[in-house]
Amino acid sequence: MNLETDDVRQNEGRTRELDAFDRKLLGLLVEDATRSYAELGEQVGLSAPAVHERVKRLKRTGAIHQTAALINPIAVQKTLLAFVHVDTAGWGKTPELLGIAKYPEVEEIHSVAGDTCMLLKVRTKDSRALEGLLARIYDVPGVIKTRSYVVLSTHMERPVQPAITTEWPAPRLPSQR
Amino acid sequence: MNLETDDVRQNEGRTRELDAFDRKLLGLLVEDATRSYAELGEQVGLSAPAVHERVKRLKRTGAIHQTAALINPIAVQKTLLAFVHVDTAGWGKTPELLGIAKYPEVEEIHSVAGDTCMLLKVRTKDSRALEGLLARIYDVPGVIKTRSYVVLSTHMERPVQPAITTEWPAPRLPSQR
DNA sequence: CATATTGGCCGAATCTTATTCGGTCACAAG
DNA sequence: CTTGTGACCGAATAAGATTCGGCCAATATG
Repeated sequence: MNLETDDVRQNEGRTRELDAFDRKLLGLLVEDATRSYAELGEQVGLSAPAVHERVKRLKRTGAIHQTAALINPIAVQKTLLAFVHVDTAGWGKTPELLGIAKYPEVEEIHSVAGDTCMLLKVRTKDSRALEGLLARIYDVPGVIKTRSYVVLSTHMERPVQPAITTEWPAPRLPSQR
Repeated sequence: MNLETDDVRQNEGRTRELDAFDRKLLGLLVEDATRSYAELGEQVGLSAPAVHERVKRLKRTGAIHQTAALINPIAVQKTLLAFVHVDTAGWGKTPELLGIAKYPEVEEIHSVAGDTCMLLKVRTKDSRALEGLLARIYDVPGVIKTRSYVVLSTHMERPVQPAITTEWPAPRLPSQR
C-alpha cells in the first residue's frame, strides 16, 4: 500500500455539511461496511470512484471514525451485561476512575447529570467477574457507592445511526387518555 | 461476486471453541476491520488464505455478526446522549415498547433487573428531540414513569472486546483503607 | 462579460487484495 | 497400518480498490 494514501486523521475538524449522498452512504456502511464501492455506487447512484472519494472524505473528516467487526458477546464468553451507576464524593472524573478503562469488560464510561456521577457499561463472563470489577471500582478513592443494573435480555443494540427523526408525532392528548 | 460464496448465516449454532488465533484475529478486526488478510496473517503468524478461512468461519458461526462503520455522532447531529430507565406496570416487555425501536435515535433496549423494567440508550439531536421521544415512550400503555440520565461527557465508548480479564487483582484489604 | 479556478463526477486503466485451488502434513478413528 | 479429516501453505486467478486524465458546472476573477 502506498504511503500518502488513505491518510485518515488529517483535517479532523472539517464538518462541511453532509449531503444526501453522504447520509445514504453512511447508512449503508453502518449496516455493512464490507460492501464494494461498486455496490454502494449502484445504491446511491454514483460511480465507484465517486463513492470511493466520498467515503475517503468521510473517514478523513472523522464522520466515520472506525470500521469495526462487531462480535457476539456469547462467542467470547461475555454473558453478563450490566450498567453500573457510580456515586463519587466530589468530582468523579478522576484519572483513577478512568483507569478502569484498562479492563476489556468495560465498554463505556460516561459522566452523567442526575443523581449519579458516572455511568458504566460493562460486560463480563459471569457475576463472579462483575464482582471482581466492582471491587476494583470501589478501590478508587472517592467512590461512595454503586448501583448495578444487570441486563436480563437485550432486545436491541446497534451502532450510531445516521438517520434522524425530524418530525416527532404528536403525543396522544391528555383528553384521549 | 459468486453465489454460494461467503454465505454467512449458516450454522449459526456452532461454537467450536475459539482458539488463540481466533481471539487475536477478533481483537485485530474489532479494532480495524479494513486490514488485509495478508496483514492479519503477518500479525498472528498465518498465511493469508488461512486467515481468510478463519475469518469466514468466524462470520459463519456468528462470532462476528456484523462489520460496521462506526460514525461520529456529532457529524450526524446527534449531540445528546441519554440513558432512560422506564418503569412499567406489569411485564414491560411489550411489543408496544419494543416499537420505539423504529426511531433511529434509539440505540439499545434492555430488560434489566433492579428497580426499573427497561433501560434505553438513546441519542438525539437535542433536548427537544429527547422530549419528543420521551413523549412517545409515555404513550406506550403500561409505562408508569421514566428517569433519564443525560450524558455530560463520554470518556470511553467501544465495541465488545474479545479479551477477558481472568485474574481480578485482589481488592485492597479493609485494613489498608 | 469573458475566463480562470475549483470541486466533483465519470470511464478506463492499473495495481492490490480477496479468493480459489491443488498439494502437504499432522492427527485421530477404524 | 490405512483412511479420513481439518488446517495449513504457495501459487494462480478473479474481483475490487485506487489512480488517472478528461469533462462539466458552478463560482470566483479580471
